[in-house]
Amino acid sequence: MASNKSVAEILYDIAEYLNIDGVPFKPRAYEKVAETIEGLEESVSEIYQKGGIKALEDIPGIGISIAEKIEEFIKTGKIKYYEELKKKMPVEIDSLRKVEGLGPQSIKNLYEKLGIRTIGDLEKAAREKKIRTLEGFGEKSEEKILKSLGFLEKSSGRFILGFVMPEVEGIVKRIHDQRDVEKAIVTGSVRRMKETIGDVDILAISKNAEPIMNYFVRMPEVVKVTAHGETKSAIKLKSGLNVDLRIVPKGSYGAALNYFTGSKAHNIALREIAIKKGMKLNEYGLFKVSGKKETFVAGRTEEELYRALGLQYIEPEMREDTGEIELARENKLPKLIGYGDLKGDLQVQTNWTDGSDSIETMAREAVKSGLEYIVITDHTKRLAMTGGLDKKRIKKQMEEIDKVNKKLKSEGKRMMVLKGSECDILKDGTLDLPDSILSQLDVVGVSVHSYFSLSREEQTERIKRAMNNRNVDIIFHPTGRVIQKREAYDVDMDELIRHAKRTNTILEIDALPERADLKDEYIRKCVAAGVKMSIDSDAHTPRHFQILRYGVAQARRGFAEKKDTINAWPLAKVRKLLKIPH
DNA sequence: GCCGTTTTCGGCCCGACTGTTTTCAGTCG
Repeated sequence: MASNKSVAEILYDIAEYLNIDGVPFKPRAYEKVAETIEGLEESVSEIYQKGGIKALEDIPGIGISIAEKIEEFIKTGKIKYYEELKKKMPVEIDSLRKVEGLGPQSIKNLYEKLGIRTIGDLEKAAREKKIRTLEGFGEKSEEKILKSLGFLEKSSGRFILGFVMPEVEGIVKRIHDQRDVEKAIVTGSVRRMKETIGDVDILAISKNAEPIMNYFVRMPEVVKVTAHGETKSAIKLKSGLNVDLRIVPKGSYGAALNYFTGSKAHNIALREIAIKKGMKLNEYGLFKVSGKKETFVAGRTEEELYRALGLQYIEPEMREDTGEIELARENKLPKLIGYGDLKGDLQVQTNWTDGSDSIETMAREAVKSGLEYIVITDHTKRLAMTGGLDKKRIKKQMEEIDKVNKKLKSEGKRMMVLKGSECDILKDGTLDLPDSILSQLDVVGVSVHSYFSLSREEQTERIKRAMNNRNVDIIFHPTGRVIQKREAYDVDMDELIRHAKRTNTILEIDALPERADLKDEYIRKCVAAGVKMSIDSDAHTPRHFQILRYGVAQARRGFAEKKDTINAWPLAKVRKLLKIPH
């Protein structure tokens, strides 16, 4: 079956060939579809199997022509149109286009003049100093190519947001602390809190840009400066991160913030709205255009900008052009759950299994993070490597929890520790602890830690069977994916969401940055279906409470409100839903 | 090639930086 990635790749390649050919507009059409498919959680192959070519055409950006090409690719693994383009320009487009600084025109030029078809050809020509002989190229462009090739080998592509956030925040703070900097803020995909980010965009307000730019490109961790100007500079860091810094005057702050935050698709949609209103939108503001005259309309703040466009203010996490603009126009945007809204954490491990600290320590640290209740959910015996709890030990743990609660209460601490489990779902959908034990727990979370490669039907049935157990409250990390490490297991999420509704089961949003499971797309489906979710840290150490914000971000990208996420509720209300014994 | 709160035809986002140029094309986001 053709993966979304492979479909996206070939569409990108077609776009690039068309670019080289100098064909107008078509490349953007292919590119847009490639982007859409890349971000799609559902498999295009499946969409096609289920609904045929019509279903493909329902995907925004796909018309009859691209739909037919995707059909051809799914059926035969090939696209004739692509083969023809490749014949005309036989270069390894997919690898060459990844070389930074090398665009379609240069690729064409290099092929026609020097016969360069592969990365290998490119490196050889650069080393033999042949590239500098071409018109439009010089010594510097040759060096740039060699340097880019060097980074290409090492480059790991995208970064997991939670892993690079500390470095990013450190840099923003240092820029902020420079003289004459009125404000510095991270924008781009980091501000949109995407699961993974490709680069970092920082925006600063200052009247005196030059010294700040000089500081920026000379920071000790910089390994390469790709641009160094008055309003824009770009660097690469030791860690591999690419960082852009833009400096604008105060009056354009809102417009610039909006522009650099993106997403690109969201921005384009906004600019189209502006055009329809006889205006122009760029990073300096929204302008009324009449003849050659342009008058400033809005742009000091983002709120002002959206208002002037006739829209509600749209939170950064929603800016993907996946329906938020239409909702904003109709005044129907959800009121997203806020970063300070969580009152509890329903998945916490301790040193009873693979966590690092005691129940008491975790409880005390949770208080510091502003939480009022946590659920202790250590692993169960099947996960032997973690020292998973059996019947006997979990009973002991319950006694310990009672003791901790008593102690905290005597100190007047506002913290309730609840008894729970992260109980393994066994291969057949039965659970790793007997019902006689599960029924004594306040909160039962269950999860898949084995047999990841069952067939879709078996995996779905397995999890559904676990949901059928009346003691089961939550499915932890429902799809099991670990970003950049492990694919999600094959499971029918739509059916699981339906079954969660039927059985009143909660689905978890695991806040661990490398899990971020559920994905935003499924969160939206849960919201639509009325399935409740919980945002959990999956904490294995006290500092993990700090990562809850990535779970909140995930929920926000899924358009979730407080009402959708149960641990934003006070404990009394959660008790009702979970049927916790009082 | 796609799409429709000006359109089923005629549009399609916008500006900064670089390198190689003497005024701009190419690339990027």
